[in-house]
Amino acid sequence: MPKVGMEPMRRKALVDAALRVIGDHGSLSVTMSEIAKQAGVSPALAHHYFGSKEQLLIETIRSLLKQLRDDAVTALKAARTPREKLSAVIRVSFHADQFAPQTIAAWLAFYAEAQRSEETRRFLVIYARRLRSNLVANLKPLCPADVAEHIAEGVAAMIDGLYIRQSLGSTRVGAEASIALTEDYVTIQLREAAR
Amino acid sequence: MPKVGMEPMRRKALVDAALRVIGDHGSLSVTMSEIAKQAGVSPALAHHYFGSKEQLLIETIRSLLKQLRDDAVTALKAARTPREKLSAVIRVSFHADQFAPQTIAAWLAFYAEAQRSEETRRFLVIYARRLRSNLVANLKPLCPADVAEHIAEGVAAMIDGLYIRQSLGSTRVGAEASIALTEDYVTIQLREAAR
DNA sequence: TTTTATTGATTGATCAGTCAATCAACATTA
DNA sequence: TAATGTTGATTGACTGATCAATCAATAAAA
Repeated sequence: MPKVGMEPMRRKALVDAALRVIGDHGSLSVTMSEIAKQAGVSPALAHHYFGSKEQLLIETIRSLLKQLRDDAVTALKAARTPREKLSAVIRVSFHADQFAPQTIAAWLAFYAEAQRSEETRRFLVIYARRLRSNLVANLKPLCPADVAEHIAEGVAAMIDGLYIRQSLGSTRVGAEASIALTEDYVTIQLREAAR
Repeated sequence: MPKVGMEPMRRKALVDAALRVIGDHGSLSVTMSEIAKQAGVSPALAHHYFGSKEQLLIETIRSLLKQLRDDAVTALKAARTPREKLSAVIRVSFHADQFAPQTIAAWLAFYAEAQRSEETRRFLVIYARRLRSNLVANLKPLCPADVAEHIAEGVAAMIDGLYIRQSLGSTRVGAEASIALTEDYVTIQLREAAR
């Protein structure tokens, strides 16, 4: 055979290329040709390994999600107290990689795609649940359970909102300001709950 | 068949049809045929009046934005105090029409499109600015100017975030809860600022 | 008759997906 | 060692479908 064991490398290269092309293009309306070209292989090979464009896109979002989860796990492990862990969750969301214009554009494209693709929606729902669960778990030691759920919804909405506003590129709210805004929300809500 | 003076009616019918099709489809990847069919005319007529698909889509988002502005103007006129006006702005954002799954899907599609289309981005930036400006103007009588800007960013982010989360359909946060969450944010932030 | 509205038919471009053919490493065999 | 068969990797060329856009033709109103 030729260079045996190419498959894992090619798959990774194609998924990475897809992410880059989608981010640049700002849309899932990208061609297999573009992706393959970016990965340095023929379009036919992309089909050979992934079967269909949809499958390649699914793998791409899966990889995006995995990256985010890995970052979160690492950050959570480094934090000690619940309050520190909350800050860690927030910081991960606005971490440079995640907050890069290309990455934000890709997320946005996937949100739009979720309107049509059941599988894409499943992945995004998983992300939403995980974020919520991380927040609630670390809020519960600091306030009553129902308040924790309330704050968690607010924080999650604020994070997603800062993301989408960033995608327009019209706001002066950068990563640091976004973190500050979210932290501030948590702090004040917790203070209020402690009364 | 042709009665003279059809143009304004056809244009409106086509724009409305486009909005409906985009909302249903959850994407701007809709065909002129679909839109024309929905409007009860031939695809050729859509081209006759709008010149291109892009132009029709531009008119469509313009109409969506106009609806939102008109609602906001009406609601603001009915409110007396700054605090009431803030509530009015929030309520308009989550008003039934705006919060309908189809409408949310359409907004999301336009946000994605803004990554590529300069003109679409312009429209969305106008919306973002108007929301921010409405908020800041009515916050300033209630707190220092810099705090007003800070709170406005937070509120705007929360509104957009609640929107995008709604688009996934996975959350139990409905319109009422969304309004409550946002109102709560304003109230607590203002209380904090008053200390 | 002239102007406006409207459409069916057509075109040209774009793409996802298919397929038969080629290539290069390895194993086997003589 | 050298020839040969085997198989995964890879591609160019092709197909079928889709769609935006065009245009010539028709119908009605002015």
